Amino acid sequence: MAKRLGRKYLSQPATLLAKELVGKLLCRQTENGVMRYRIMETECYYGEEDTACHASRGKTERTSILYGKGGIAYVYLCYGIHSLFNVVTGPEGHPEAVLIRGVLGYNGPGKLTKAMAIDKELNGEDMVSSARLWLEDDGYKPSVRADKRVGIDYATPEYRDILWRYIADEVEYRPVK
DNA sequence: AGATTGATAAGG
DNA sequence: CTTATCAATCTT
Repeated sequence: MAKRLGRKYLSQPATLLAKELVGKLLCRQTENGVMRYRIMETECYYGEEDTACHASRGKTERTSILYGKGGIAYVYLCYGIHSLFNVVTGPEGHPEAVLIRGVLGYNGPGKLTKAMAIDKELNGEDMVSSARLWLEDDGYKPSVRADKRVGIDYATPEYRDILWRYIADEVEYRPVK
């Protein structure tokens, strides 16, 4: 039986939750009904010291949401085209988040948000209490492997090469190379 | 390999 | 105000 992920769970460090969230269900309620997709790929962004994290240059209008409570949605427009969806994690006041990079059926951060009708309108949504967007655990536990993060060449080498990307080891899931 | 697309953040 | 940059995707 699936149960909704709560504040306490989502307030754990992103470094831990990035791996934990792989295999969980991302749920979206729209006027057409409920969608549920299993999370297959994530990335961890952790703290101002992580030069790949949007908060690395301090708190700004955009990144202030990263400093909020665990369980808040952080959605922003990338390259002017794609909405990217993150789950803010950790204690309030510390900037960290888990980027959802892929779900079963959609192998890219911009593709899954399009499929699930997630856009910046959902930025700041509290997934602990929201009726539109939330996370569930149905007990499924895939095996997970780690890899380097993608698309962050601008980061310093120590953070560019860190293994903060987590991918479910599923035969039917093939992430973009 | 190249085009696309617009919000964001830094600089003048 | 102006400009460079970007946690990507699709087409050639």
